[in-house]
Amino acid sequence: MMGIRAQQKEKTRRALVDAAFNQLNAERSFSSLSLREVAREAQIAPTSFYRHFKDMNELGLTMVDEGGLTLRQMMRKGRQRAEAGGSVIRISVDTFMEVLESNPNVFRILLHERSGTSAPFRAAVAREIEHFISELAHYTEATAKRTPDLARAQAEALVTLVFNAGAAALDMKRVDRKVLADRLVTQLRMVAKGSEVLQQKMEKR
Amino acid sequence: MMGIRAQQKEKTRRALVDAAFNQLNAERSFSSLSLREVAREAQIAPTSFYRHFKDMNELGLTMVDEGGLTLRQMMRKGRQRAEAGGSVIRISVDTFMEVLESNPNVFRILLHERSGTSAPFRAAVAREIEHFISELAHYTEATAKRTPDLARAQAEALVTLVFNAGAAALDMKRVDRKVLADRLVTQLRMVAKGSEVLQQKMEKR
DNA sequence: AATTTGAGCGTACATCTGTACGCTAATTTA
DNA sequence: TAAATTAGCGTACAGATGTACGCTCAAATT
Repeated sequence: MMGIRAQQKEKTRRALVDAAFNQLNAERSFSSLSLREVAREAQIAPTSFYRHFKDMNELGLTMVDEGGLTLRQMMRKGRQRAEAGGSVIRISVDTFMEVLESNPNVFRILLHERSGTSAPFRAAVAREIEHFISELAHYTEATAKRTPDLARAQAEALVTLVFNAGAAALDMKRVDRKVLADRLVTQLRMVAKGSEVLQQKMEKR
Repeated sequence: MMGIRAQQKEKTRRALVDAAFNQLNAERSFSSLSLREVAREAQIAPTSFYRHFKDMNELGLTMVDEGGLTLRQMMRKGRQRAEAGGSVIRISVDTFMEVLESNPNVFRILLHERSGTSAPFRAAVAREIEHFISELAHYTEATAKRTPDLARAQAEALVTLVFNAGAAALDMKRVDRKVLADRLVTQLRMVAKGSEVLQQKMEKR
């Protein structure tokens, strides 16, 4: 059990993380946040920040980790739905868009820092996305009987297209997002079909 | 002809733009540059900056425009090479990688600000990339007889994959870039092949 | 009950930022 | 040649930033 002191500390830490997430939007990236701004929003003195994080970088990495958690929960959700049958691609895209819509700021930090200027950040995000890719590659290799190489290339392409669409969807209205999702489905089908054809060609020799 | 005064002014303006480009690297994005830093690098007083640009934003948009120019030159180069025959996909990827290698900072600002926090920047980059997409879509529609919708989806997917790979390639060693380029070619072929199959399916009905 | 610990605060400071203002000196215009 | 224009500079200032330091006082430990 947690002492009342540790409890309070945890509460403040959460306030900091939440404050940072809340300040993110289309015009504001994590790297543009200052320590003082975050502390202000969390209602603590700037210097108290250091009781919880060594610097802003450490806060950011914590946030990326939380983002990774969200991604993994998303995968689980998608798998569950897919088991009930139907188009795996369609179900995956819909699940992705739903999760994106209810956690926009989690995706903001992931999508932005993926190509950001901090190497540790990029590495952290890459690690989280790598889960996605390798899991998908493994799945394709097993069910669609692909070469490991081809399965990997295919998985990477799919994930690239999905995340790219996600970034675009973040600041769209519902209607436009619908159009985007449909087009994304088409594109994913292209990759899946094309990969199948390439695999068959390889087998012929 | 340009008076000696206008000439000097143009020279200083170039110094500013070049200074800004030179300060970009994997760890430094345009939005993290300060007006004073750029002026310092260009060897002029901070306040003289205003004789050339209203603010840093205006400088940035100028840089994006130059990036667009580079992109269009790249397209021309690619087309010329493709006319000589060979795999269009392979030639395009190779051209892209060459241009990327010799203009890393031009791509840095395009690739970074594409998903940056400034709406005008995003719009400017999107406009430049749109050239690419629509030209490609038009080409595919004509030569491969695709539905406009399908051609558009296909072109978008191709461009997404190429630019994404470009971002990843920016800070890679030559060897890794080679692996990346090969995989990219595979992925583009998947999209092209898959699109063909989807088109045929549509025609059957 | 006495002592130690530590989360949060306030003050303070050096550093950096953008930019307002007025000057100079060279070029351009009249 | 005289007058007007203007690129570039230096000074100056208000605001913001990260963080060092030492205090308080409630909770935890002894």
